[in-house]
Order: sequence, then C-alpha cells, then structure tokens
Amino acid sequence: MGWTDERVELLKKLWMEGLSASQIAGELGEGVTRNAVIGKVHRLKLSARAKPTNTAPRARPAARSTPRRVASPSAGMSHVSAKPRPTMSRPQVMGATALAVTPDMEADLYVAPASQELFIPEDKRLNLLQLNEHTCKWPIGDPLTKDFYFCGQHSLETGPYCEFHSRRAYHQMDKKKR
DNA sequence: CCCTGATTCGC
DNA sequence: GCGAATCAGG
Repeated sequence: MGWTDERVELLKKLWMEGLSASQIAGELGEGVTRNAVIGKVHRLKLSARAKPTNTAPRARPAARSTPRRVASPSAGMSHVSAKPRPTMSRPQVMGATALAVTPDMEADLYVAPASQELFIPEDKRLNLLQLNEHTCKWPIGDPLTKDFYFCGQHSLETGPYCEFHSRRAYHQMDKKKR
C-alpha cells in the first residue's frame, strides 16, 4: 500500500506525538515496517523531532563501498573461543530500604543469599575437554583449582551459553564502549 | 538479547 | 520515492 495523504498525515501526527517508528508502523497496519516509517519520515524531513536547541552534527559513517547484499552464506566460524568474565563474587547489597526497622523485626529480616547463580549438579559439570558445540561454556569457580567446571547445560543456538548465562553475559558486557 | 532512530542505495 | 539492510547507540 502506498503513502496516501491520509496515511502520511497520520504518520506526521503520530511521529510528532512521540510514538516510536515501530509503534507507528503497527498503527498504520500490517505490511508497514518501522523502516518504512523511518524512511518516509526522513523524506518528509520530519526527523528533527523535539529538538529545540540541538545542533547534533551526527557523525557520518563514511559510505561503505562493500557490497551490501551478501549472497554467500559463509561457512561457520570457530565456536570454541569464548572468554567471558563472569562475576567472581557478588557481595550484592540487597535493597537498602529506608524503612524503619524495630529491633524485634530484625530477627525475621534475614534474607537468604538468593543464590542467583545456577547450581549445577556434580554429574552435570563439565571440564574443558567435555565441552562441545551444544554445551554452555560459562565457567564456574576458580580456574586455578579443581573446584572449577563449566555450566554444561544445553546452550542456545544464538551463543555459547545456556539461556541463563547468555542473558547474563550480554547484559553485562553489552554496551561496553570501545 | 531486546529495542531505538539514521543512513545508504538497489530497486 | 520506497524501504531492506545496515549502522550506531541504549
């Protein structure tokens, strides 16, 4: 479906109201992607949304000369190279609530050290040589002692870790500046 | 991983 | 003009 006057108007309205491109896309109906919305917004020169006194130069990515459409699938790459840095210890101060605590309450206030680390049964633990492409490679324990092993649970297709550790690994090192 | 907008360029 | 793919950031 093309951009009828109506749709363009709705687009302008929603965009100005601060909705995100994907939200607008959803509002305009199926078949409209957020890219389509953004592209249109750009062409309409509506990009500057709520930017009073801002002269953001916005760095240019320097036109890429490399062909975009990748035709060849490219063979798999090495998958046995993961060097994560798991939390070594986690003192983790639990919420320091400012609630008043009467002396007799304190006794009941002990909160179990929510072991947010997975407990892996001994028979599930893996050493380095036992790892394969489907085992979570999240290291646990001190690598210098025998008290060390890998998670070993079934890893996700999207990474070297199981769901639990995958989520953890990302949200931690994610957004790390270069 | 989820998400956001910005940009480029084949169509 | 259109928008998928990509980039850059949160």
